[in-house]
Amino acid sequence: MSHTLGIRQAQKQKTRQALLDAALGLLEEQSLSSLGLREVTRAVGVAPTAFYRHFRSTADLGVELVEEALGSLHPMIESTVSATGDSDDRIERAVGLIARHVDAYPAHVRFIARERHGGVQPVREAIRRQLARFAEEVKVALAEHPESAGWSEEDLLMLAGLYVDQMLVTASQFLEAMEGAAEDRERVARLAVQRMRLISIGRHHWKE
Amino acid sequence: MSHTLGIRQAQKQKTRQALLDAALGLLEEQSLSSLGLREVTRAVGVAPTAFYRHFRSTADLGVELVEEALGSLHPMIESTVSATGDSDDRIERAVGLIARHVDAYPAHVRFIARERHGGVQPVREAIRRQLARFAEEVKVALAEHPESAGWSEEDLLMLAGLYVDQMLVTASQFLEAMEGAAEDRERVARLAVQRMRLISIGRHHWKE
DNA sequence: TGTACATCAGTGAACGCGCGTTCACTGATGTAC
DNA sequence: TGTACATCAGTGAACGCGCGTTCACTGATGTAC
Repeated sequence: MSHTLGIRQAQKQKTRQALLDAALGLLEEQSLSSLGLREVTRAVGVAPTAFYRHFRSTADLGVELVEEALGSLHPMIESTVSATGDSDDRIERAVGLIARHVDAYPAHVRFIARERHGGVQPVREAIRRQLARFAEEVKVALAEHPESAGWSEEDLLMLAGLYVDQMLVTASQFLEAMEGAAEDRERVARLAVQRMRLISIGRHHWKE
Repeated sequence: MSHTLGIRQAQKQKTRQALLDAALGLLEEQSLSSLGLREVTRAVGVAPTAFYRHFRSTADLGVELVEEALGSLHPMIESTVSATGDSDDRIERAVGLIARHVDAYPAHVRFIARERHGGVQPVREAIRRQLARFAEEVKVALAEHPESAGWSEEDLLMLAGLYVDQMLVTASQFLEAMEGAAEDRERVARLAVQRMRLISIGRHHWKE
């Protein structure tokens, strides 16, 4: 039962998305806690009051941005961890995937890095929830690996969390490299691979 | 040649420190990019214009806070890494030290976690510089360990960076635990120790 | 298909408020003799 | 030690400006008959 949105609904969605996009753009240079509602509507070209037809506040908009930025990543992450091949193959592929994701969605990545510990509690909470889901999913995928024989659930979750945090660190390093900081792209990729390799070696000798 | 500050200089320092302290307090609930100069002076009880006698802007004040928060940590970090005892001893001691530091200076820790990827470029840069110094110092300390035989400078720096990032992750998890989030203190400590152990195991089998 | 009414996304004026910055100032502290 | 002048941390009034929020509104879209 495919359902076409009415003209009114479609236009509303379009404005809503324009507000989200404009906010994301403005957040490249500031934090959510200083983002003004009028800034956002000005960037879109609608009246300030139009904002309230879509969001209660900029914090509310921020929570929606979290869903947009992280909600769609679950399939990608799971497929990476459960991919076939040996450890080194998987690591190379994972780092490549992170690099491509940062290239494709730099503003989303920056937003998550910035607001993970930012000044807006509901947004921090939304990010924490999504990252906990990631860790849980990685844990389940790791449990499938033969190397995980004998691992407790707790240790698997510990390792999964380490991977998720490492993924975020790597993503934000790629971002810094894009901004023309000291580190270049290739160096970041090499470093990330080495870190993951070291963790992977620790994993293989954990149950000795 | 011990030099006592004049009354005027001493009073100026006192006001300056009061401004830094007030700002740090206000930053528990917001980001630096939304911190107002008038908020800070109001909290201290001086006229808004007094602010300019000490700082050019809130960004400038932020950079000073970075020095206050991280500048004094160098001796502590170095002594932890170069401490005697086996790996597990050192790990337990390091995690304990982090826990105590977060207890003693929660606002400083929160500030660094928040502004590391925050919306104020000079502050991000100041934090990046201090963390790079930490990594360099940890590298030098690690090089002294007998386990580091055969390690390249690059690999040592990779490992040092991994430790520094892990230190920050652990500190911010302790902070979340203090805020009464899902995780409790003990669980965070246990998890941090396990992560460090896994990394340490990876380290011992790196050159095989 | 056409008509009459309901809905509701976006408008625009208005409000009170706190912001950052300027400026000339004051009066305690510092210094030269 | 006392006096005359210099310094300068902190003051307080004033400014123009953009903020979030309220309200009654408009007119295109949706719906019932």
